[in-house]
Amino acid sequence: MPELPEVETVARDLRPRLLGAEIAGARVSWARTLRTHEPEAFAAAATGRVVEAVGRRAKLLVIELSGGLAMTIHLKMTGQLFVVLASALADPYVRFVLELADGRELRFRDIRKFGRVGLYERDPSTGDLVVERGGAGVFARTGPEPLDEAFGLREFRRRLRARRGRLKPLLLDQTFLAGVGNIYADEALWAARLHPLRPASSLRPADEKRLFDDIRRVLTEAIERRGSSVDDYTAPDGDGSMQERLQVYQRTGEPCLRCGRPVRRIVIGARSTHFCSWCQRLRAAERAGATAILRTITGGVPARRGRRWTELPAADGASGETPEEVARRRSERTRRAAATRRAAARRAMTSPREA
DNA sequence: CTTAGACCATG
DNA sequence: CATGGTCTAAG
Repeated sequence: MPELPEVETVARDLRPRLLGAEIAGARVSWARTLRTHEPEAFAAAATGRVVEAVGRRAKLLVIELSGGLAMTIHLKMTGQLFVVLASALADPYVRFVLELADGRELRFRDIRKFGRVGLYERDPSTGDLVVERGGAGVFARTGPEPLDEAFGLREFRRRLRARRGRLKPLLLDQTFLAGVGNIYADEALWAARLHPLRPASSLRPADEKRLFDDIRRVLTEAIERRGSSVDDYTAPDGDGSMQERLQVYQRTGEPCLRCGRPVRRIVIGARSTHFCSWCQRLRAAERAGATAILRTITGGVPARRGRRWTELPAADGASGETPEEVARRRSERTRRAAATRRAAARRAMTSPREA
């Protein structure tokens, strides 16, 4: 799933391909992909402009165009970007195409149709990307970049102490911190030995420092490894390899790489959360509310409406396999299927040959 | 402010 | 039938 490291990788791969390219047109096959324009208006506004920069802010890809415009692309869950010759094979999942004057195309492929493309004006006075002069900037409510040199521990502490919720939802909140998603939230919390349900306001100074350092360390390594290709994510220059280095994400039932106990999975706010209940402990006072809910669930009561978080039942051992084996086989199968899908997409996209 | 539902298609 | 990032609606 494209988070900060994945979007950063796509931006870096795209940059040499797009810098200096002139836009010749745009086509849209799923109109809602465009979040700011009708298809005709988008094409009219973009055509003739030249790509001046390719960057990233939070999980948004930002392509700067001549004349003070900027195009943004959010990959959401399944978005992929390829630069190919216009003669490349058609693909039913391509929702948006930016035609380049040199005969190439930037193709936005998105199975789930969650991805969005925007076109904004850069407000000359504020530098914000806006739909119209005087309007709110696209990033007006976006939190700080965790890898920004100007973002330090002091600022992180200040923001942390201003919040009430649990750590996991907080890390996913883009107004709190930009770019962290489900994978790296779990990874950072594991690295910092902090329970995902820990109230943000309960952290001691040493906890805060570990969390700050580990968020940055995990994101930095993920960028070096071109992100995690766990599902549909792939980049113009190929898959990432961070999935091989993930310590807890999607490792339910497998041994914790620190203590050997099985990695647990719970659902917090409808997001799966992976952690080690030995390494990442809740203090008794913080656990009180949580265990009360847990007991009702494990008592055989099916998932209740309005639940905030639940412990999922262990994998069924009906086949005689241990739950760990069942889980491992299932995740292995899923992993292979995803890799096959990514390869097929790339093959179709780059035929007859890559641009 | 914090949190639930909608959006989608796939396996 | 679960999944997930963000927007929007609602608590």
